[in-house]
Amino acid sequence: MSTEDREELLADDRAALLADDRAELRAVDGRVPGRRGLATRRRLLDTTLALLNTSTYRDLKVVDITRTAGTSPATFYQYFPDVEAAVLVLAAELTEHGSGELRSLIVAQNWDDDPMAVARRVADGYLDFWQAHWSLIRVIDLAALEGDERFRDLRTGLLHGANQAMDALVDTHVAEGRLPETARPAAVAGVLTSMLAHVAAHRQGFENWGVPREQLRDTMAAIVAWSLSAAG
Amino acid sequence: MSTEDREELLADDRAALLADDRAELRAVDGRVPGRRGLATRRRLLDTTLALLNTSTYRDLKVVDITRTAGTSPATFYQYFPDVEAAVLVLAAELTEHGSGELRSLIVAQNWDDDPMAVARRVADGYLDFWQAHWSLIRVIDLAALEGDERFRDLRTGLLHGANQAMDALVDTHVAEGRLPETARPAAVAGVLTSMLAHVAAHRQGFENWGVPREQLRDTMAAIVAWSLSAAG
Amino acid sequence: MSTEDREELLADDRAALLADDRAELRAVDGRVPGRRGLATRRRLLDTTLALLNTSTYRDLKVVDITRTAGTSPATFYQYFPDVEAAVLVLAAELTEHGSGELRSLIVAQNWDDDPMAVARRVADGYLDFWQAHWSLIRVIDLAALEGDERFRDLRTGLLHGANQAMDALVDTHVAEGRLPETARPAAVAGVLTSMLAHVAAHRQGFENWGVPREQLRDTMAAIVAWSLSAAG
Amino acid sequence: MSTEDREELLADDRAALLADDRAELRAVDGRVPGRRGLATRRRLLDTTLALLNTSTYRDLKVVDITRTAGTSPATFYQYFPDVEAAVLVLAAELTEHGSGELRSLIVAQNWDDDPMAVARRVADGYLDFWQAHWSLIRVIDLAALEGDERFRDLRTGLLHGANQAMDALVDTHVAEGRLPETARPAAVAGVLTSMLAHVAAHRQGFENWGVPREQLRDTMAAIVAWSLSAAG
DNA sequence: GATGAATGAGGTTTCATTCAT
DNA sequence: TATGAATGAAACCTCATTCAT
Repeated sequence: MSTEDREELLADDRAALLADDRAELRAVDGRVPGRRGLATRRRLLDTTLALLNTSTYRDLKVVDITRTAGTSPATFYQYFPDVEAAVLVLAAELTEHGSGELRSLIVAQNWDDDPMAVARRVADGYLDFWQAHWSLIRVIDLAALEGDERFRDLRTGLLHGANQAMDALVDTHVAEGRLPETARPAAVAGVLTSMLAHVAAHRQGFENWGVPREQLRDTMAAIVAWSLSAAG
Repeated sequence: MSTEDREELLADDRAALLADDRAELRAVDGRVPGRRGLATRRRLLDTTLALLNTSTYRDLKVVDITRTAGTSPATFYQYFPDVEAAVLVLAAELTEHGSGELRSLIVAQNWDDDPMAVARRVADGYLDFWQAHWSLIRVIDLAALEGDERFRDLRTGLLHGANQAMDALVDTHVAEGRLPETARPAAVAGVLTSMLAHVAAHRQGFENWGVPREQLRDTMAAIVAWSLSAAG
Repeated sequence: MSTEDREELLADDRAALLADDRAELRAVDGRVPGRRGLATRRRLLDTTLALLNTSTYRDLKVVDITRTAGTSPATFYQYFPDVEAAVLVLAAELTEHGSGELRSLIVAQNWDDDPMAVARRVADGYLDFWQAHWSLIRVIDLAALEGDERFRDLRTGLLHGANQAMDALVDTHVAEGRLPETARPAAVAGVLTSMLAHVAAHRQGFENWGVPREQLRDTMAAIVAWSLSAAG
Repeated sequence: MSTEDREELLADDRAALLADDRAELRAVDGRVPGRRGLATRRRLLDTTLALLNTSTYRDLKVVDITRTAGTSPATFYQYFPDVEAAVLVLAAELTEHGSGELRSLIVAQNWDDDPMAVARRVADGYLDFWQAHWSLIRVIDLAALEGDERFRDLRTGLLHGANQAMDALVDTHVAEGRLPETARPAAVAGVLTSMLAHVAAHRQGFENWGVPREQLRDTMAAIVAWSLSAAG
């Protein structure tokens, strides 16, 4: 399977998800919601996201959401079949804008001049993004870990842009002889992306453990930079 | 906080966990179980572990465990306050033996001769360990992700030995000038350990994505090796 | 602690209880119930009271109440956290109207003319009240005996009006020289009220024992009357 | 029904209870327990009584008793069919010795000299007895209130001696013209005994309410004394 | 569009009680 | 005699979900 193929596949998946999403915009009785309905829907989504900061995904009940949102369970079911569906929408929204954001951390950067500095900006970007969206990312990771395909796809989708950019970057570096021929761009990109994502997700843990954010960023950056110029 | 302090802290924590464990060995009526009771307890634990392969943690019910184990819910509650407690015991057991296993992948290796070969063995060890204990590790990751301190501690405990060994290794390499003075051993060790654990946890994903296990192992190894000799 | 103080304290307590009551009027999901909901709630209360005539408090299960009321346990829990809560509401209702009823047996009577006749009406009133509300009073006594503060307070509240009236009455009698100076109004009132309540509660026992209601009433009355004019 | 008849009936009942008791002395398998068995039985009874001080009757479980007694539920069932049976034995023991104790407070006293002083000793005796045996008396009252015939009988038995003595006393007083002919000795005795028992049971409540024990005793005594010489 | 109410369904939990040793 | 173990049976309680208004 070529990189392009995979990419198209992903794009298709996301389109399907969005189509689903649009379908779910219709209320339960088939009517397309008007301005007021959409506002309610939005309020429910926002409340859901807010509650994810407070409680666990497991403990997130329809009643809680609606009580907090100042509405009733029956209303919730007009817009979502269940809690998971609402979270799925939120996750899709995150993927939609986040994917590009993470990708742009890598492309449109000049990696030739001061690779370490660029890598540092990448690491910073990851740390920022994870910190900003942690409550939602946590749920995505969780559901993916539990085996839910849809969340796993969204997770992949979120990282895909950056991963692909990294892939291209590594490819170039191999071509330019900065990395040994044996290096597999897809694998290297995948592992580096994994590392960035995972470490960003555990930033708090590292800090508790005595590794401050700055040190963490520098280390992430160093490993990325070293991995791009191992033949040096 | 010095490395030694942290280490001691961890040891204390684990001792506390084990003490708790022994306390929970008493049945509900306060009696210390005999041979037959212990056998039943073991059977329940084994069944629990087996079911974690089939179903999700969320969906793991006491009824299911006891039905599968050929006993009744009441019996389960004689040995564990709830499902979580049983899983916690399993997780503690894994940590207990796994911690040393992972640590030994790194210490007692000669890193001077052929670092890449050693790193490959390390990566292989991680991949093996995660594959062998995936169903349980998944639950530990999950519960830790949900914020459960006890599972988080167990997770930390599992990786701690290896992490500490890696820390020492990096330290030596810095001292020997193979890594720049700016490299922070604790941070580098932490990030590398994170990477190894996370990638091992996602092996299946990588394979689905077109990166076979062998390639994955080599890439993990390469990044570790590069990170230990970046000044080369 | 002065009599007025105690009285105010009691009033406060009762106000608190009523406030709680109103708070508990909200259904489980935080919503204030409407006409239909209130009707259901009322039906559940009535059924609860009815069942207290048949079975014991200990044996009163949510399932029984709801089955009799023609609804489901889930519905019960929408209005009350448990059986006790429902009984508490019933008890509070009884206290609310019963307190005044018992009090009025003593005040607004002319005790000067024919004390024995008045005392007989008082005794009759106690016997009637206990007979009419026996199933509920029994539960209050029971729960109070078991140490439940809330029921103890309700029991006190039920008797307080009458007790206070009796206190004033004894006070007057002492002032008028019909009782020795050494008589303590609060104590005499308390003991007489206790006697009336306890004997009324055991009316059936006395009858089984060969003391018919009329004789019982006359004796209660006689002891009250004697106690109000002991210096004769 | 004459007083003597009632008395005999009671005596019979108690004999029956004791016979039951003796029957229950046999263990479940029919064997008559030996010294060791009796010790165990006694230990279970004592533990039961001790726990009644701590927890409620409702909350008294077989497991608690046996755990506290350092034995197992199975052992308990060798001596008693259920918790109630054990409590019943304790209650019967109390009745057995208590009945005479309370009776002797009234008979063998010279009521002619200083009636008030004698009445004071009686009141004191009641207060003492209730204070000393409150945890058990509370349970008896409770079970009787719930309608359990056996406990009701034991309660009656406990008071019967004193009640009968009081009956005789009132009878004498009527005969001697100190009380009006209309006074019914049985009723007066019953009501006074009730009053003494109930007030003694609520001593703590009175103290909380501002009536100290001494005042309470004097008031109980005064009402008894007044009631014995109302024609004065 | 919104929502009061009601409830089916199912897992949790607790004990009293019994056996086999 | 004593007691480890096991368990049937019965409530409890919670939610997701659905109507009728």
